[in-house]
Amino acid sequence: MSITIKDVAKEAGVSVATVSRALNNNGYVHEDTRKAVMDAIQLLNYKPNEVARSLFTKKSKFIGLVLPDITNPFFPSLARGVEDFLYAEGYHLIIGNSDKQQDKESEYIDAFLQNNVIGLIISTDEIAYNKLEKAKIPTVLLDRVAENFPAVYADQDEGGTLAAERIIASGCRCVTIVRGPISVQTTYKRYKAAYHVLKQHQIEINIIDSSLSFQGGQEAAIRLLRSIRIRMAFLLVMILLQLRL
Amino acid sequence: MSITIKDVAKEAGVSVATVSRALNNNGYVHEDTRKAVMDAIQLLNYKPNEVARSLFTKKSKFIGLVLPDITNPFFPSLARGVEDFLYAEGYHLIIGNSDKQQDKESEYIDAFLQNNVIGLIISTDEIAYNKLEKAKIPTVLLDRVAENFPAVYADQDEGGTLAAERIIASGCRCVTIVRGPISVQTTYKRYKAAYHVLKQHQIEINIIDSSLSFQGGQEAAIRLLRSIRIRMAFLLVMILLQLRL
DNA sequence: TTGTAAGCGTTATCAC
DNA sequence: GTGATAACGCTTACAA
Repeated sequence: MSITIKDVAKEAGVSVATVSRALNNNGYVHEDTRKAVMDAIQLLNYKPNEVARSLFTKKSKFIGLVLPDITNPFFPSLARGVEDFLYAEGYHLIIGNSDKQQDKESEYIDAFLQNNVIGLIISTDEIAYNKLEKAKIPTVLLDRVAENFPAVYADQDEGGTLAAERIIASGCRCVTIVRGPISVQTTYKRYKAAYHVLKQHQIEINIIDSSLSFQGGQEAAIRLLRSIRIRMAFLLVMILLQLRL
Repeated sequence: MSITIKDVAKEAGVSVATVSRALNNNGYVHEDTRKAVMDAIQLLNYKPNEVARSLFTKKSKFIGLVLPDITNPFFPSLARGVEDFLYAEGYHLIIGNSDKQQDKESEYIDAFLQNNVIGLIISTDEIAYNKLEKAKIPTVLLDRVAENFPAVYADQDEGGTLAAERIIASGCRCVTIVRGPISVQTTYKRYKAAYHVLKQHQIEINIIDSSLSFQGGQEAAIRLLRSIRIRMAFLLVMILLQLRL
């Protein structure tokens, strides 16, 4: 039904091999026949079947991106950045939401491999290392770090320091840090750096632990507000006592 | 390098045809040989090459999702919902950000088709209708509507009505509607329904136009706040005059 | 510079 | 019930 390389070959009056060579700029092909091929391609609006290509080359135009949850507001911009770059290069993104379950991540990796993805970008905490190493698929960690894997991530020390300096500059003398899981290196480093700066400036520090999910942040916020409310009630009592009412 | 159906066939002492049949529950295969095949699969940890499958069947496990911009907070949950369902069924999601450019959307569609996607889910405003109709690929519109295409979308009348009723119930007598582009059916309907209810209750209505992007909302909010500030300054002056200071 | 043909890993059509 | 084998659309030796 679809137009194949054969149709193009017939139209251009050459063999499929020549069409292929012209298409991929591979090996010699006379300028005139190249033109004839290109014309035929245009005329028929031929688009190579990427599946057939992939079967032969064992490559593809796909990259797999596995992240905890695209719904978490941190990830869409990550995904977008990746996608933009891939689009420009003619590649495409397959996404997987692991929900922090190793087995889900593992299934995604398998499925991606079965489709000849040429690489993986992973941004989860519970990484299926052994699977990755066995598969020998190029992998880079995004916003995560681990031994034996290339990773791209922000400078957490700098980030934590900047955040602390900024809040100090704004005049706060008592700050509460909503801290991510201490088992996650990135957030822990950020916390450490901020804590360090805050301490140096003798700021009163309050810590609230939170998961990295939206819901976790929400819960942390509620706990924070509750503690503030208590503190305010306490202050109020103090004031009332002062006023000797 | 990878394990193929041939390896399984050899291991199980049968032909590739039999392995294929066992794998796909196609045609007859004796219970004993089926077991032998399954054992071999387990032993070798064989995973079918989806690319080869796809080449033959002209199908795939891929669905293409094209949306304006995954970075827009509305879309991640959409994508997640789709992805969850696909995952459960063994399918996968390829995403494309169209940035509201028809040609970009068109390129994505081409690329997806070249990879034998079995369907498209589209959630953009500038839909490349003619391309879609020519391609004859099953597509469904998400949160958009158009003639000749199946679509899933929220009940906008109901939504607008609910929003209006809710805000009236909360006691507001003067509400400003931040309205999406009137050219987009979904948002326009929502606006209309809300407007209608508000009017019925003699609420004072103020309208601000906004694009559907995050940035657009931000700008609208700024415009809104600015107008409120002016109104407040006005109120203040009135009060001061009242007080005859 | 070009064409012929093998092969990528499957599935389906036929014989047996 | 099972096994050869052609075919899917492409790329790349190898010949010409």
